[in-house]
Amino acid sequence: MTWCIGKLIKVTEKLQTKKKEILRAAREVFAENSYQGTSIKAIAKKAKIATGTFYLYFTNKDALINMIVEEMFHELLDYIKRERANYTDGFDKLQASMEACIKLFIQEKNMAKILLVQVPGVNNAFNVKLIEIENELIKLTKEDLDELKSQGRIPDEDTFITALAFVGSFRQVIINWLRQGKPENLEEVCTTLMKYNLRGMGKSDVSC
Amino acid sequence: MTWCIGKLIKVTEKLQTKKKEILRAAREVFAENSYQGTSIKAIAKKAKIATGTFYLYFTNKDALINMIVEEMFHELLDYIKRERANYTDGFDKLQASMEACIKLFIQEKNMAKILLVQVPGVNNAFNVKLIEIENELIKLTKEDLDELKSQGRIPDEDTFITALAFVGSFRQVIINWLRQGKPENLEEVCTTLMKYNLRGMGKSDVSC
DNA sequence: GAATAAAATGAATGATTATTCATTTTATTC
DNA sequence: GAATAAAATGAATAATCATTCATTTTATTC
Repeated sequence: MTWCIGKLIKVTEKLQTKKKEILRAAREVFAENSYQGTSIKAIAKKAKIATGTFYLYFTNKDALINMIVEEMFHELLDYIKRERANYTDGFDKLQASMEACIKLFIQEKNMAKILLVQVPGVNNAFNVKLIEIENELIKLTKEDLDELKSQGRIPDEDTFITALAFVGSFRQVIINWLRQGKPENLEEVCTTLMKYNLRGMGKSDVSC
Repeated sequence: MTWCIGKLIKVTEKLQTKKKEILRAAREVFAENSYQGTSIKAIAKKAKIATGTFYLYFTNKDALINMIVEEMFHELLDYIKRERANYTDGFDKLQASMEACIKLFIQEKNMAKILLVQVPGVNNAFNVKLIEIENELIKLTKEDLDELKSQGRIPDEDTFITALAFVGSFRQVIINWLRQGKPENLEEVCTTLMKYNLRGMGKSDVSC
């Protein structure tokens, strides 16, 4: 066999494509069933491969879920950070973060289901990863709040608690939307929710 | 055997006592492990009975978890309703609800862990029950908000969303406390959190 | 198009664990 | 304190799935 870099790249590309296909299928199955309720057989079926083939691409089930959560971690945070980058004002950054989050969750409902509904009850490595994502989001929020506080635009209160309250209020609305389809139009209520939180953190600007 | 009502009562009491003991043990095990991670063997060990004995008191694992969630459902909501009953003012009722919730969760940390961390990821009947509890709490909150709105004490906004935001902010803080031990003193931050939410809903009273 | 290598297959394995049941232990009755 | 009934036991059963591996299929090379 002649050594051929072009071919090698093609082969690994093909492998990657198949791996991605498995990941895509797994996300779908996992979004509808819990971790334990998701069988490799079901994932393989959805990906149109044999169960054994799965193990050519992933060492085991845990590695798969780990990769799914990790991927989502980056998709979500990268998107949020990209959207935030368009603003410098603290309030604007907060708003951009949440709008990005909601926009992505509407677009990728499976991601929302996995991150907010399915993974949280599994008590192992993924939960640690999940907590990492949430902490990162809370950290971003807290940074904005600290900035606003130092500018004297919000009252002097524990910004960590405020950040938790802010994130928590959105999370609850999103979870309700996922589980019960209410509110029907998630994007629409975003305004009400944002107003609630801006008042909550004590926005004292005379803007608008 | 002579028929003897006193004895009969004693026997059923003993049965109930044992059932309660199993429930108590199960709560402990379940709070530390996920639903799937909780084995009947482990529960039996903690309750100091043989695994087979478990099935004399519960038809199966699902029935047990169901009963645990149901029990907690009533413990929590009864307590909240009792505390609320001491107040007539909408804001006071809201505050009493949340203070009751937090007080109970501090006192019975296992309950909080099971209701907020362990059960949510299990996708079956318990989740339906769990959603019921949450809906009930949100309904109570919404009622208070509607009352306040009709009195012109908060601005005219979607009270359902406001109720979700209110409950969600507390939930997030409690979950963070359970998972990461921060904030250390949950009761203390309750004030900050309550202030946040009162501002959020647009409390326009000039009380204090 | 034969020979070789790479991928894919899915039945078999093995580990786990809920549930059962034949047996033993404990309690009750006379 | 027999005789009987009620409770408790834990090894055996059965079902579920993640994982493996001998075999087959497909692709690649000359």
